[in-house]
Amino acid sequence: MGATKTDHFTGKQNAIATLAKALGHPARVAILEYLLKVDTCICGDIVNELPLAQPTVSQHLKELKNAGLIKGEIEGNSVCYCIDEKAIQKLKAYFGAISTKLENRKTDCC
Amino acid sequence: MGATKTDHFTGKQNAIATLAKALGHPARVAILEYLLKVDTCICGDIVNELPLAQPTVSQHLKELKNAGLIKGEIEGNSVCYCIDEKAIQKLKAYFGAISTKLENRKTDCC
DNA sequence: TAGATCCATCGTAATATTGCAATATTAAAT
DNA sequence: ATTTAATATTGCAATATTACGATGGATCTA
Repeated sequence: MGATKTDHFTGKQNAIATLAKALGHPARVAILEYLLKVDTCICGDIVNELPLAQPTVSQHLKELKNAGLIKGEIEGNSVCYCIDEKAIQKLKAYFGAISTKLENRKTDCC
Repeated sequence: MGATKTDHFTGKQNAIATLAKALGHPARVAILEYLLKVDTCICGDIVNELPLAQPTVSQHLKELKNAGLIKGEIEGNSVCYCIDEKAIQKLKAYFGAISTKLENRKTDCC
């Protein structure tokens, strides 16, 4: 096997899993943080920031894009990538809600 | 290859990636939500809640535990698993901080 | 003590991910 | 039109993940 049984879970569960999976690699976390740092999105030098070869970085960017975490527009010779705020909002809201529920938890057995 | 180059990234980046990776599978998201729902932590019937065989669920639980997202104690015949609030706090704080920075962003090119 | 129940582990097969070299593509610059 | 620069794609090897059947150990119940 090795194939995830996505069809047995709810759409929301799959959505969160997709976002989380995209950030389940330190290189992609680093890319996100770099995009956050540069603020302006003219960023063709992500490769220089990472200890990875250009094709590898390109692949990670693709996965972040597929997951909806970043948006990218072709801008002449280079490419403009930036964080998609909606995805971050989803994650923030999700963990915020869980946290709230945990605080209201009556029992804390472990 | 296939092995992640964790040693080239910061500890914090790896920590977030580890947590995110653990939630990068809908079954594990579902487990988290179930643990949240039952509130009390005597929860030996996660298997019945999921469309997966018992060994598979056990494996997912192990990964959640390794990542620090859940805690578990053997309690007689069944096992008591519950969410580790600290991990959720980390995720909440992380995405909250990113969100704040995004809101203060001057440029929004994409 | 003898089942019954619950959970973890082992072994294994199928598939996915990670990483890079080589190559292709694209658009600006000369 | 050619070169140059930046990013994408392809192909491949190494490794990781996902899933489950079979098995085993621990504990509860009768």
